[in-house]
Amino acid sequence: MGRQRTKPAPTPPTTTRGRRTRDALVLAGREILERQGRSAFSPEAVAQAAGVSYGTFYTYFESRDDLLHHVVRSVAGEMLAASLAPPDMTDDPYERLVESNRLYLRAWDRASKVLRLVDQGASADEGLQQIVLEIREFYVGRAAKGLKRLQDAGLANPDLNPRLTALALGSMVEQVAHAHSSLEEPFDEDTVVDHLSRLWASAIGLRGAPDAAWAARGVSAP
Amino acid sequence: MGRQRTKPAPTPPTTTRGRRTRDALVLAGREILERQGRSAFSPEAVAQAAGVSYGTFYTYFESRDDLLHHVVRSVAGEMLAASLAPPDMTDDPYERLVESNRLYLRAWDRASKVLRLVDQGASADEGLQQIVLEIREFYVGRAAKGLKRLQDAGLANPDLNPRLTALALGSMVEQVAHAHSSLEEPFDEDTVVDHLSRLWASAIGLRGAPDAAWAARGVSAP
Amino acid sequence: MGRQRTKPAPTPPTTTRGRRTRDALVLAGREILERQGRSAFSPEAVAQAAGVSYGTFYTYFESRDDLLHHVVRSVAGEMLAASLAPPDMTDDPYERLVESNRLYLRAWDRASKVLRLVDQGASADEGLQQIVLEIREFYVGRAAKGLKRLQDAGLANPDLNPRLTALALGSMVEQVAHAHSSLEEPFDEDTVVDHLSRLWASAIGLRGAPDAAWAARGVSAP
Amino acid sequence: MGRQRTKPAPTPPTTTRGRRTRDALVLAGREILERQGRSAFSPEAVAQAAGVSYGTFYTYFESRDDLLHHVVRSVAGEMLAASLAPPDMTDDPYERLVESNRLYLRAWDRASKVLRLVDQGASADEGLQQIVLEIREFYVGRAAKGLKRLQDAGLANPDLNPRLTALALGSMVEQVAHAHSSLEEPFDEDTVVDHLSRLWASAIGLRGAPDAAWAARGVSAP
DNA sequence: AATGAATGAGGATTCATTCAT
DNA sequence: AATGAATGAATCCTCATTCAT
Repeated sequence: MGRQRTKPAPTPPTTTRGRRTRDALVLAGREILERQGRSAFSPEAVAQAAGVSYGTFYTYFESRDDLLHHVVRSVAGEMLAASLAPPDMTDDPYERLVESNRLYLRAWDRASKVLRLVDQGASADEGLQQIVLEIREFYVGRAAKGLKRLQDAGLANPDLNPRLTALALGSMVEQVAHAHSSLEEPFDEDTVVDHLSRLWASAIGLRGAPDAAWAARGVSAP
Repeated sequence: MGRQRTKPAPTPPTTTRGRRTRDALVLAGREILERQGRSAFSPEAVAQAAGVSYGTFYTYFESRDDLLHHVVRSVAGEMLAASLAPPDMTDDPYERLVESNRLYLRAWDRASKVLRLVDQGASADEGLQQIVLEIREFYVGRAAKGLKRLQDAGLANPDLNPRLTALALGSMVEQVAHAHSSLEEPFDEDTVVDHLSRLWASAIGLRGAPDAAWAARGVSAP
Repeated sequence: MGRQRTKPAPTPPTTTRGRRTRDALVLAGREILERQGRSAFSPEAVAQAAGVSYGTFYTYFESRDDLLHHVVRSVAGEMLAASLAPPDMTDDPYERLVESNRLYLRAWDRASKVLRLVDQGASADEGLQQIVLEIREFYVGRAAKGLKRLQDAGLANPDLNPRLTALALGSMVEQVAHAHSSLEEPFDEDTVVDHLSRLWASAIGLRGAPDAAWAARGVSAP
Repeated sequence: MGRQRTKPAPTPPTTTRGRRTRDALVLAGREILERQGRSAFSPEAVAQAAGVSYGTFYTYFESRDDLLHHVVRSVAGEMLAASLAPPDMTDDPYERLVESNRLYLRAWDRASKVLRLVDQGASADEGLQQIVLEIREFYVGRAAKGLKRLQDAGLANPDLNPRLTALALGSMVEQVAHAHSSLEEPFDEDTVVDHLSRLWASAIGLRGAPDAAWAARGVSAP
């Protein structure tokens, strides 16, 4: 039997010009998703926003969902890259927390619009859901491990389930980042990071955190 | 402008049968939204799910978006109704918190799918966004007021901004409720409510909360 | 209002092929209007008559009404172009009248079907009504001016209101042209033009017209 | 074989109430046609305008076109009735002409909107076209006969084809009536009737008409 | 006879994708 | 590789007509 005639499956561009066009399309797609939402995310709109002609879209992408994939991967990758701990990090748990929250907040600030679209049944595509789950798992898993370490070292309340606690506090940061980027709440980044970190620290009973003094006051120490 | 061909704006049904059909459509619409997402939310699908014929949809709703409006209002109303504090509530702040979180969790459990769809640019409709904002404001405002009262009574950490704190902790509950209803995380309701309440209480340094002892231990009381 | 989802407003075709397709659609639309009337004027029918596929219609026109606009403008333009007086016209008023009526008759012969459709409330579109009014004004105004000139020169009955007379006699020609093209009456063009001209001339008492002799006979000259 | 089950074919109403409802529907249909045109002429709109419920329409009429038939017949009948010469008419040809034009003008004033709709391919219904043709024939035939009589009596220009002349001059009155009722031209009825009559009389060279003197002046009588 | 809910075929429009140049 | 015209299935909505009460 002869091979089935399949669609020519766009090859990665070989020329510089090709790469540029392709990148422009991914970028344009992302911006449209972020600014105008899913319904505006059409090949035509993306092509126009990227400044290329209509049919060129299909030179680089198999379909609209193909581009969506690339956009999501791009957003996710950027987000993960941004939140890897910078090498020169301090050893103080609270300062690590603050720094981590700041990075998380910033990363979600840009990515939340796109990732939430996927989180919704926005695409029939199962692969995309998977990507989003993996991102969350990356953060929740890391936070859970961190909490476990603190508990083992006697620096955090040992009665908390690490995973559920990590999920809850991570969710708090994610959701606040989303609200923050959705422009509804008028707090500046420093204030938000400060509060989130103090709430997080108090919540897990982190030793040496700023609000520990309040927590202790008035409670009869054993 | 010339005479706009004004669509006759479906009147509320007068007969029992009409009311039943209409309710069936709203319910079917809600279920489709919850289970299959926005893209499956077509007049045809809704009509079929409600067991009525295609055109009947337009006997009761002006358009697809009109039904969406009704569904969202229905969900929002149900949610608000469900989370009004039961009259026989205790005076103990922590117990109130637990009860409140349980109600919130349950309410969001059902509503989150639908409300998130709206939160997305899912609809070009500005009115819907407004509804969602109002719901959030209802909860955040109430939580902020509650926190302020506790602070004034010396029962909670006074260094926290009530509104930002309420937003963050409310976000935590909301997001966990969403993750919970999205079936990804395998914790049972009691465990979740328990953890959320303890985290919340510790975060604001609530006097008399279960984890207060831990927080106090090892900190030199002034 | 929120951002209106602005339809991209079809751009004029850039290629020769595009222009041809577009022209074919306008022509097909006109022929369908003339031959089968308004109810047959559907995008589907027009596309099929033009030999293109269904969706191609919307490559060139925003909507069915948009094409109607173009057809009407095309018909109106052609009509006005056709009835501009040929440069080598005689000076004899009656011969000018004959020539003018012939042109008018021919122009309406083709245009009447389409323009009448518009004259009816056939379209909710106010702009179209305007076009038809302008055409009529062009003819009535010109005829009124011509009559005024004849009256001033003592060549036509000075007791007639130029505008009302022009309206009446122009209406006569228009309506006869319509009846003529609607194939109901079996007179040939020369006969019709001859009669219309003589009636018109006699009606305004044009000096030197064919029937002037009859008019004078038997009336006691002063 | 048994009879085919056919639709119950609405019987003429037997009760007074039934007749009233039916008449109300015909009247409402006519007014909608006159004021809002063909596209607004829906069973629903008519029923509503007549103040009866939706389904009642089909108690009295087989279909929308059935009502259209009745409306047209009603309009046509009223028009014919209105233009039958009143019994006490004078013998003077010009005065008869004036009176006739006045009646015609008034009759068309109301009927033109509806009849023109039919004249357009507005309905696929052949029977309606027929009705309109008959009305026109009634008028043109009568005018042609009248002209023939005048010609035979030596009171009108014998060189004119009676039928074509009658068609032309009748068309003039009809069209002016339409323009008049379409509110575009600001002449009052008396002025219009006066001008139409004088133009008509002059056009056929009617002896003894007001403008005959002008026509004769300056023409050398034989 | 009257009501108003129910029906579904038909029409307009969109838009992801393909194709000829 | 790029262009932009062409395609047509899918979708929303209308409305004449029927039906159950």
